[in-house]
Amino acid sequence: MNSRRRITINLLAEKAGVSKTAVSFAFNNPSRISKTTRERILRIADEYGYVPDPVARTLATRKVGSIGFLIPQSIPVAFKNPFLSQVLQGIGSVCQKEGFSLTVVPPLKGCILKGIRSAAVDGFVTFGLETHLKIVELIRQRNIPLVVVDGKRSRNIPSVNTDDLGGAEKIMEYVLSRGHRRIVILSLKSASKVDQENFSRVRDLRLKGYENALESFGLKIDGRNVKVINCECSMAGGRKAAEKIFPLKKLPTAVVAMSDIIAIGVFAYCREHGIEIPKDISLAGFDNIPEASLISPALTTVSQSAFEKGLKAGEILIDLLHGRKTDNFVEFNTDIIIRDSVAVNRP
Amino acid sequence: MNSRRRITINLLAEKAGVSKTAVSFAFNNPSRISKTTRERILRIADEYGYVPDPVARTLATRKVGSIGFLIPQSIPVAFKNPFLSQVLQGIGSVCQKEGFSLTVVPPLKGCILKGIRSAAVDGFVTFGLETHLKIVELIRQRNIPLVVVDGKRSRNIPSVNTDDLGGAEKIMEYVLSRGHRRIVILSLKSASKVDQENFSRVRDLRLKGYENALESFGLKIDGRNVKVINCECSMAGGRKAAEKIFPLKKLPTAVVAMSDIIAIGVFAYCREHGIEIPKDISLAGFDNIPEASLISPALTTVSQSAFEKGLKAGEILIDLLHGRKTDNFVEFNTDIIIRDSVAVNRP
DNA sequence: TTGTAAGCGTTATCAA
DNA sequence: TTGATAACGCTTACAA
Repeated sequence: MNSRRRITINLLAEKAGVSKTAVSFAFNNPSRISKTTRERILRIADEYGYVPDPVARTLATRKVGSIGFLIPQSIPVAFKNPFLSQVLQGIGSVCQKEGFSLTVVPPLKGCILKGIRSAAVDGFVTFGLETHLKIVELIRQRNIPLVVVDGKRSRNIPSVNTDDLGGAEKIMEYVLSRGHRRIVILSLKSASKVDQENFSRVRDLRLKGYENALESFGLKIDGRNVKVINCECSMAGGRKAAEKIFPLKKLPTAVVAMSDIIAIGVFAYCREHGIEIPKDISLAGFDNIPEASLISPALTTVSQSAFEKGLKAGEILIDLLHGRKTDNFVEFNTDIIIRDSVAVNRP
Repeated sequence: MNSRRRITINLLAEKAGVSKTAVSFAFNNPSRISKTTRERILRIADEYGYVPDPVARTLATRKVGSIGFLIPQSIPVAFKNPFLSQVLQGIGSVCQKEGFSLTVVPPLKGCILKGIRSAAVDGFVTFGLETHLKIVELIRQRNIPLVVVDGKRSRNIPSVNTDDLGGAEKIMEYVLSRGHRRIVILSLKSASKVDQENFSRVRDLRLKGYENALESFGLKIDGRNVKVINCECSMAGGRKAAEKIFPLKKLPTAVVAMSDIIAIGVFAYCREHGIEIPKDISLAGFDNIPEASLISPALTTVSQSAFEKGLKAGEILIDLLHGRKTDNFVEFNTDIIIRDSVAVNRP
């Protein structure tokens, strides 16, 4: 790289024959300096290629200008799910408004705490992370604010969630109301040991929602008529689940996935193997990612406001940063989105 | 917020009855301190909740631990295109390997230069940005490395690109070989004034590729049989283009989009309006995003290695950071992916 | 309007 | 093995 020494404020002050203060004012506080000296300083700064160091500035001002987005898996794994991208877009719209950048912080060398320790950010939004004590404690120690998306609710930490239980109930009720009684539930498996705790709130609530609906139809998860398969939350995960499902002697009539991207994995498998949805098997998802409405048949699913969740989380974080009062708990409602992937089942 | 004062190394050193140096060693350089004092220091650190400040550490070490991903539009706009997410995944896999986080840097308050100036990163990967002098110069002044993805080739700046010209040639040749002679090209429009320069390399090359193919069939962009419509690079952009296309008295027989996400916007419009692809109109894209194979009919398009581009760019940046010799120019080949969205046109 | 000097919280050098 | 002390590069009272 360019090995010549970087120009610092000291050097520039010297070259311009002024003090560091003057240089600093020229850049950040024009009103406190005369127009002529300011212009001269800027001209010389330009000439020498001086640009204030953001890290040094951050240390002095205690403001970074970046929101930390803490994710439970590596970036390539986590971003396999378009749902994440939608949440990120929501946070991103806050960034745009506030003039912030967005630092995606994955587990560093497999360790979430390392990521937290070393990220230069003004605050964290965690996503799909069970905020066990260690994480919360460490962020608290860093003395920066924290907002939890899709994590466990806790008294002192603002959280933004979805009514996962209600959403799961609705979709399972719908599937059952269409006459399905042999069902495979595609649940969420953690992708690695790193995030063994992840998804557990979301997974548990959705499972509970499914169970509630099943119960109201006199059914339960018995491993025979209604069984659960754990999947990695990606298309590949859905494909693998399909590979387990279709060799089954007694096929289910419906597959209910906890995530659209998993359902779409199943969809892809079916298309490749000439299995027709919903004629041969019905399929339902969760999340309502944009892709859900793109496939044919369009996927019946549960909408949860991914973008809005990110947006709200970002707004709360900004409030916290400004020391403003803000929401401590937000829960978004779900809607069942009935499309074409669930057929009526005639026994 | 937690208003109690943050614990600093000074305070901790005092509490532990040692020097700052000892504390620093306890955290970063265990071998240079006795085991007993180290343990004592760590215990006291734990007790007081001390955690080293990453910003201060960065200032002293000159290492941030984050790759800057410079994008031409706001986060919510840029991430509307799944293609971007794929590039990000590629960079992300380098982050995972190196233990870095990834800072997405959009134009701050509409100004890319502001984003560059204030981002705390070790280096930048720019995406889809025409690196006009100002940008390059500023990054050079910050004295951190830069890798350009999908930007103009330049002698001193490593760049990672796709053979856009060749790809465009291939797909247009294919469309023409299927008998299409009335064609609408969906080109890339900049989303805002901010990025008026963006896409221009990609756009110009792809257009040139299309033109080459047209020329070999004795055709040219004449605004009548072959015309160009500029679109925002999103589904909405594709939809808007469709709204302009279908009222046309003489419909084209094929639509060739410079981006899959635009093509998918057209696809969505067609589905909503009962227009059948490829029976009523043929459709081709560019990028081969995952969604392209999900829709029905599956989209005929050009694959460009989005993930690999991000990966390569990240690797080059790391090389640069380590002062290693590295590639200065990488160009990925394209493949035409023939699926089902382009029909034979019988005149 | 401009300058002096004290932070900001680390790491790194060099001596003890 | 440990400790002073000087960077790191900037902002910001306070003084002039």
